[in-house]
Order: sequence, then C-alpha cells, then structure tokens
Amino acid sequence: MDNKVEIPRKAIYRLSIYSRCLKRLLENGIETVSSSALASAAGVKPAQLRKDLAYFGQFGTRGLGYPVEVLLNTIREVLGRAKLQPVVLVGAGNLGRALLRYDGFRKEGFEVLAAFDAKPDEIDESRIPVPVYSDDGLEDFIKENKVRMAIVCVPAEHGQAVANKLVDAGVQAILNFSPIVLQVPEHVVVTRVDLAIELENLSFFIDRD
Amino acid sequence: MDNKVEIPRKAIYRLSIYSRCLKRLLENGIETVSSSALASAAGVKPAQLRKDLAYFGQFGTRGLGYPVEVLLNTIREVLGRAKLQPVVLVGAGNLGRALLRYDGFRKEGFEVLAAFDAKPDEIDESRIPVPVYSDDGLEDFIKENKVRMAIVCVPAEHGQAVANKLVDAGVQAILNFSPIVLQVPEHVVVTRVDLAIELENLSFFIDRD
DNA sequence: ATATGTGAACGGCTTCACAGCC
DNA sequence: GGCTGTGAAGCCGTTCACATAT
Repeated sequence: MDNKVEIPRKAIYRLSIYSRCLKRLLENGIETVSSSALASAAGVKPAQLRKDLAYFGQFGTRGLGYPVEVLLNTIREVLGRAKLQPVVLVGAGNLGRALLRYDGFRKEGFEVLAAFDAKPDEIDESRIPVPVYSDDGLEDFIKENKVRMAIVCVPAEHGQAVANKLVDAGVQAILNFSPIVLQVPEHVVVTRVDLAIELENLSFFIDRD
Repeated sequence: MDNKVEIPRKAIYRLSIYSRCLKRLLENGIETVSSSALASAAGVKPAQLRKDLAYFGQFGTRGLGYPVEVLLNTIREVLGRAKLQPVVLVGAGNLGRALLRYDGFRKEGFEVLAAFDAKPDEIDESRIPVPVYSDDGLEDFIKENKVRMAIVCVPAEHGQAVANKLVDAGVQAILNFSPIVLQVPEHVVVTRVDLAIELENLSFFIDRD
C-alpha cells in the first residue's frame, strides 16, 4: 500500500492501542498473533485491525498471522516514537503535580523536562521529579530545548493565554486538561482531556431513578 | 423531535461541552446566544450544534437565538445531571490519589464516596478527602450505596479483575485510566482515558527530525 | 433581516465477503 | 484449513442549503 493515502486519525489512535497489546504479547513470549486475537484484545473487529495495518504495509502471513515483534517495531516507527520526546508541563496544581509523578509518560518514551507555574514558590516540590519554574521562562525554555509537546493543566481562565505562549514558542501538540476549548492555528494539534466531562458523559448512560 | 431517534454518543459528548460554555455565558449575564456564537466557543460548526440540540427539542427563536438559561437547564436534564451522583474510585496510586484531590468532580455534581485499594494500609491518607478501604469491601459498599459509576486507576494487570467485580456489584459506567481495554457486558459503558496513548497519538502529528 | 430547524447530499470510516496465499 | 489483504457495500455522522419563523 502506498504512502499517498492518508492514515485516518482514528486509525492512528488505534495504532497506539495495538502497540500496547503487542507489548504485552511480546513480554509473554508470544511470537505470532492473528488479527482476530489482537483485535479482541484491543476492543475492535478483526477487519478493522487488518485495514488499519494495511495503511502502512503488509506484515502478516496468510494462514498464520502477524509477527509480534516486527509489527510492534513498525508501529512504533510509524507513530514517530523512535526516540525520547521532550515535553513541558504548565500548571503545577493538584492534577499537574500528579501527572508529574505519573511514571506512565516516561515509560512510554516521553520525558517531562520541567514544569512551569504562575506561582512556583508556592509549589511543594518535594515529591516532584522535575524542576518547577516560573511561567516567565516558558518561551525561552521551549526554544532552547526544542520542545514540541506540552501538557496544560492550568485553570480555565489562563488556558488560552498559556496556549498562545506555547504556540508562539514553537509547540506543535498540546495535551489540554483545562476545561476550555483552545483556539490554535491549524498546524497545532490539541487533544482535550476533561475529566469532569468524561464522567458527565458516562452518567448519561446509567439508569435513572 | 421525538424520543425514538437515538442520540449519537458523540452528540451526547458535545452536550457536555455546550453546557460548560453556556455556564460561562450565564455567569457573564448573557441571556441569548446564537448557534454560531455558541458553536465557535465549543469548537464545532453551527449546523452541528443545531442538529445536536434538535435531537431532544426545539429551544431557539428564529431570528434571535437560544435562551442561555433554559438551554443550559435542559441539557443538564438530558444528561441526567439533576442530582448528585455517587462514585467510587479503585486504585489509590499516584494518579488515583490525584483524582481524589481533584475538585473538578464535585464541582460538576459527582461525589466520590470512597476509594478502594489492594493495600490500603500503605496509602498516605493525609491529604485525601475520602476514606480508603480494602478491595475486599468493594462489592458490598457499591450495593449498599447504590453506586453506579466507578473510576478505575489500578495497574494494567488488575484492571479486568476489578472491572468484573464492579460489574457484578451493579456498576454501569466506568471511567478507566488503566492502560488496558476492559471487556464488559453490553449494558456497561466504559470510557478509557489513557494519558500515555494521548501523548503518543499527539506525537504523530509533530514534525520529525 | 436574521437565525433556527431539517431533509438531502456528502464524505469517511467500518464491516462484509471473498480472492489470494501459506 | 486458516488467515491475511482488499475492493465493494453499508452505515453513520457531518455539512449544506433552504424553507420557515420572528
């Protein structure tokens, strides 16, 4: 399959899920997996898995399945996850500090270099594995360290201002935990994670009294 | 518009976003809003906003727009957010404890009654506003308190077992922070929030060296 | 004049179903 | 026999465009 066909965003997202499943299979010493087995672990239909993989190559052996390790490495490559990716975090409140302590990021190849906060002096740095600086130095730091990704955990009222700063400094992707919709230029990608909205959304589906 | 037409999940999700925007408008004393203004604040197209609202009624005045307060209340009603919703959290690790301290849930009408952990004795409860119990009591607690929603923050290897317990006890909606795909019966809704995957997904869209 | 409500067109992702290969 | 790869069909949500209402 050739590169001219764009890979749909949704497919990209699922690639990450597949990679997690493959990682577990690899750890368990499994060398080959069928589309139906992997699909079920990832919560999708077999045909969809095969279509997703077909966007960037042919890896399977008919009658057999996919080689776990090769497939995993290829997916990582496609996702651009060959090397450690530097990240900054803005807003060291409750949530921000928790994310700084969260080891899932590093384990997956992201390095949070530093945190920034409007009032760094009031932050209890004792259990945080990275330095917390004042917002003032944000733009310089991003430029100096060629940071392209940022995590935003500031209150709603500061979200847009922070995003503007980040974009001006060269950030291209933002993981936004602030409960607002950020307005950014087209070349910048934002993923919004609003925990209260996720809960609210779920609550629609439970029985009412 | 009648109730026979199912509201798409994505539309439901957007209702939550609209409600946040409307809340801000209300706080600023704005009484009427057009579909284009509200849509732009919510990051969607005007036609989509109108379609979403049309799923459950007609609220606008042609030539004028929508009454902010009425619309907000109606959306809250549709979302089933009339009263406080009890929630339990399972897994009081870094992320779990941060979520317990996060005030966004309560502010939006969710009450985390208690947390459960495999090793509650090792948890530093000092800064957590709810009790942390042993996993043993999970099912009884859920039944006694008629809990229908749960937040899961346990390591991947325990995720499915915890989910099974929750479902058996009567939980109908799960917000899953564990990095696995939970297998649940059809009547149970799961929303997955995998922070590492979100980052990974974003990293696909930044320039490579 | 202006903005909603909505049938119809559109587009894109998902699923099917089967040909092709091991 | 079993499983992948893929064109074709199907489905669902989005967007358009205009009739409708104030």
